[in-house]
Amino acid sequence: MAANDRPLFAGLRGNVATTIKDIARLAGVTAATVSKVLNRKDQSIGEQTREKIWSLVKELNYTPNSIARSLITRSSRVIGVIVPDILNAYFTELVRACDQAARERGYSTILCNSDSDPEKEAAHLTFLASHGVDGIVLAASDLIPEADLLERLRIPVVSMDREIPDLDCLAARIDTDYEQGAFLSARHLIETGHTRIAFVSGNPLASNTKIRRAGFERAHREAGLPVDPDLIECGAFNHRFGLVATRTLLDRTSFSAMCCMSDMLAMGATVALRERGLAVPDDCAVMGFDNIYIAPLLVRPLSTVERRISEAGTLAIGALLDFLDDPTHPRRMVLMEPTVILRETT
Amino acid sequence: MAANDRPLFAGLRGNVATTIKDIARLAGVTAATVSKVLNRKDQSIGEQTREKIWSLVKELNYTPNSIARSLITRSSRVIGVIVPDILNAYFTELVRACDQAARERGYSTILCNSDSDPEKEAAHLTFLASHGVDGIVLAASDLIPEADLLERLRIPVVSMDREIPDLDCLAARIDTDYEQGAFLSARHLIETGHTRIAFVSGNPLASNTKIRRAGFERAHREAGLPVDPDLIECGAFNHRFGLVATRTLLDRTSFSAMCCMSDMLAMGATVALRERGLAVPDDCAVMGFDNIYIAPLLVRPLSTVERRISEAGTLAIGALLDFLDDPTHPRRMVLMEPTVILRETT
DNA sequence: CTAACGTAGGTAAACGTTTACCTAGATGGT
DNA sequence: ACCATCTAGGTAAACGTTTACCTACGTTAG
Repeated sequence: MAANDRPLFAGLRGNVATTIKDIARLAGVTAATVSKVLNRKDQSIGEQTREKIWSLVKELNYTPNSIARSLITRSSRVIGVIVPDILNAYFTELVRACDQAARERGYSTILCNSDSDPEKEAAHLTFLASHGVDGIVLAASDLIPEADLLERLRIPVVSMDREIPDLDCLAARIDTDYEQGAFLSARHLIETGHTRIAFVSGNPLASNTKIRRAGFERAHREAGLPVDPDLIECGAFNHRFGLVATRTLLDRTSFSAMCCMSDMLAMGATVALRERGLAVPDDCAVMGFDNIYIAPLLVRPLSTVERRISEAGTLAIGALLDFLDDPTHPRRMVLMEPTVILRETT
Repeated sequence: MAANDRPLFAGLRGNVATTIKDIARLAGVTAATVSKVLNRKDQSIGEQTREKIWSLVKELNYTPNSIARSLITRSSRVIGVIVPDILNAYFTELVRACDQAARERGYSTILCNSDSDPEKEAAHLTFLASHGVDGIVLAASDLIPEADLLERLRIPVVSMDREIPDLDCLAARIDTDYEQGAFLSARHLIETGHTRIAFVSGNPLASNTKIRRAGFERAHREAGLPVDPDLIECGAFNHRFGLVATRTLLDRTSFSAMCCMSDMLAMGATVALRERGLAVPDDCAVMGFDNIYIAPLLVRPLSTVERRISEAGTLAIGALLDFLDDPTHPRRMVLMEPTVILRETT
């Protein structure tokens, strides 16, 4: 690393930005007139005035100050997106989809990463509120949301894959049928002849995990198979936990397949299996969950449960924006149905 | 998917938020006094007044309206981060690091994804400016930045791994020694006995790629080896291009190693090699670049060039914020030195 | 006893927009 | 000739803060 210096910055921004008043002065009209033209409320503005204003706008590269605008309109055309872990490819994709969908409708997004920490989440919520976002997408976190904070903020919220009380600023819920997803995953493994299947998931106290476990158990029940508690390992949804959970499981018991409740978990699991010299799927089959875009890129493409992540993100933004347009709009409660994708790890 | 409706939202936000005036009225003082207390400019405010104000703040859950504050202070304590592709794990990590570093210093970040599209990038720049961000981190894109736009905006910028003219609002540059990285990668491959090495990189017109190619060629020159143009394939840094480039290369010529200029590219390449029944590294060795966090998680952990992504992000934010604190601060120009990490694909 | 200072807080303008309502002249109908 | 209706645009308040400067009342030093 090398460092060197340079002449200094010749004055900070702010003092120089063109405002609506500059345009008005140069066009020989008042700011109100310019504002009307800019906002297309210009039925009563003369043709040449209008043209003059637009040409000045181009010439001076005028960009309206959104801050001033938000202050008075009480709308920022920004929506906040809170996710527990942006490094988890599932959320990366979700965020990307939300951003794209929002942009298509003239909104921007602000991303917040909560690290599954309720305090950070609350701080983000407050931050977003104080920055006047028009709505919030709150994605799965293992934790009980700060319901009263949300209630107080009175900002429309769409919840994704999380338990949330029935607030009246809840614009929509987009959930995945985790029970069914886990059921399909386990059933596939059972059908291909496995009887001892490990179950690896996130926070054991989160409904998130409990529900998936129920699906896992249903598949066993329907097949007349017992579920050995020694085969269950729950902690967090990241690859690090996938790795340590699998080591623990391998030390404790034996199994011929793993039902991982996220692809990141499955990636970690795969690494642990390799460490012990076990081949996938011959020595141990692995099912993932989410179908993140990396899943098919693994050297041994991962069998997994498809969640149509982008579609979920697009849906979330659509529901939120519809609600903003018209709060009396019937709210959407969507339950997305997962499907299984068979590749080479099972 | 199922949908159902619900009672309607009992009134939108805004009208209800507590303002500084509410606090002032209840405390029996003026808004100015409250503002002083809130901003700790309260040397001249009496002890009980101060306490009264703080207790009202807690009680009413008052949060200052950042929009109004930004309008007058001309500072939002928000910094914008523009990346070409958030789905590329390299940028995901970078963004995460920037966000974390910024938060530690009381700033927040707004993420923008440019899709390597100069128009989108310009739109984001304008958006960020109009939202009053205090600074911008502009990460590598294959494209020539809109220098005049940047110049006009007068917002401090730190450029990461990209060619950028010497604007006076340039707070810092953080670059990677791509030439050296590519050199190390190719030299490693040459030292392990390969003589026909494919080179896969991003946009062939970007300096980004040209520089790496120079390093690749230097390694050959120093070893007295020729570089066959048939072995070069440049397009984009994502896994899709890695896949198609490798197919093209395999159809056109033969080689025993691949020098990929990003890990995403390497992941795509690996998939293509498998398709053709080629084992890594026995039939073809693969080097990546970036050391994204997934690299070691691949079933065959990727040998790659380490870039210390998080460190770069932290550095960028640090430089930006120092510049904001003091624009006369000597600017930092950092060149990060890559190192090679050997795992199992070579 | 008075000038100077300290203490505790108030006043009002400012930031850059938007918008409900007003005005002044032109045109038209009867 | 007079009222009504357009047309084209102006006026001023409002959004929620911050901040430079002022005030009024002690207290203290000389």
